[in-house]
Amino acid sequence: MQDLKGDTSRRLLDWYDRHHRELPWRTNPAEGVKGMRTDPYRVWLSEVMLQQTTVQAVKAYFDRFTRTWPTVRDLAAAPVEEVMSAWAGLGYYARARNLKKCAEAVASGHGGQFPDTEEALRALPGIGAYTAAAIAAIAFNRKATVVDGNVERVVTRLFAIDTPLPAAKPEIRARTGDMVPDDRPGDFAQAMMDLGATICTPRRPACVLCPLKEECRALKEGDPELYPVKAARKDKPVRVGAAFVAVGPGQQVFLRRRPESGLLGGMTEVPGTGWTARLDGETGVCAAPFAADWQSAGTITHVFTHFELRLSIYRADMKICHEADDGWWQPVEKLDRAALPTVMKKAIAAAIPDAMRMKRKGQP
DNA sequence: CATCCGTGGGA
DNA sequence: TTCCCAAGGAT
Repeated sequence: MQDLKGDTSRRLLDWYDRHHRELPWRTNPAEGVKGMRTDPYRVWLSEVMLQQTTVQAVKAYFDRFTRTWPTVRDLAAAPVEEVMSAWAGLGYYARARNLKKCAEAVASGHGGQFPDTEEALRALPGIGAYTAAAIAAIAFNRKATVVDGNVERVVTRLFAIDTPLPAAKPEIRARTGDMVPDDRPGDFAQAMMDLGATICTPRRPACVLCPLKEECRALKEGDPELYPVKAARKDKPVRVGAAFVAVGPGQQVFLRRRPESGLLGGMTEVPGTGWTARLDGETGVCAAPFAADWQSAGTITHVFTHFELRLSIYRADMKICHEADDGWWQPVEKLDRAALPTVMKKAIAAAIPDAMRMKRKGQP
C-alpha cells in the first residue's frame, strides 16, 4: 500500500535537504547542545522579525540585535528605548514592544529559557498561533502544525482549495496537519516555507522545479496562480496633517515620544497635528508646538498599511532651545539613536536635507 | 470575524 | 504607476 501523504512529505524533505536557503537564524553560534541545532532565542527573534516582513529586510536587523543582545537575558535587561531605536524602520512597532515584554517574561518567569511547548509559548507577548508552532517545531522539534502565508499558498494549490481566505484557514490547517511527519517536523515546516518563498511563489510559480508537481491539483487544473482565493481588499483613504521641525542652535531638533499604544506607539516623532481625512481649522502653522518663524518645507507622502498620509512640513530656526516637559532636543548627528519611524525620518529629511542623508536599505 | 498596525521591493 | 505583498498578533 502506498502512503501518499507520507510520500509527499518525504519528497518535500528531500528537496529541502538539497535546496534549503542559508539563513542567519538557521545557524547556532553556540553549537554543541545535544538535539538542538538552533538557539530558541534566535528562532524566536527571527520569527517575530519575519512577521509580515521580508527576509531581505530582516537580515540586517537580526544581525544587529544578536550582536547587541546575544541572549534573551541581555535583551530583557536592555533599556526599552534602545530596543525601540534598534527596531526603528522595520515597522509594526507593537512587535518591538512585545519583544521586550516577552524577553522579560522569559528571563524572569522561565529562568531565561524559552518554554518548549506550543501552549506555553502561545501565552507569551507577541507570540500567536503561528509563531508558537514555529518555535516549537524549529527550536524543539515538536510535531506542531505551522501555517503561515507560504503554507497557505502551497496547501491551497496542492489541494485546489478554492474557499476564500480567511474562511479557508481551518481546512488549510487540517490538511497541513495531516502532512506533518513524525521525525522532522521542524525541517518540514521550514521546507514548506522555503518552497513557498522560492518555488510556489504568489506570481509565476516555478512549477517545473517543484518537488510536489506530480500531486499538485492546482497545477493539474492549469493555473496555480488562481490560488489562494482572497477577498477583494478595500482602497486606502488619504489623511493629511502637518509636522513641525524646530532646529535649535548647533543643529538640534525638537522631538517627543508618541503614546504607548496605537499607530507608531512608543516611537519618537516631531510635533505635529493629528492626521485626519480632511484639513480642519487646526491644520497649518497655527497648530505649531510653539511660536516661531515657521517656513514651509514642502510635503511628504507616506503610505501606511491602511491609509496614505500627506504631511505638510514646516521648519523654524530657533535662537534658543526652549525647555519643554513633553519633549527634548536631539542633536542631528545623534538622530540615529532616536526611535524614529521612517515617516518621521522623511519629515526631518524634508526640513533639513543634509541632516540625515537617507540611509539605504540594510543599514539600521 | 473585522480592523488596526509599517515598510520597502518587485512585477 | 499602481498594485501586491512578506515566516501575523492583538483587540
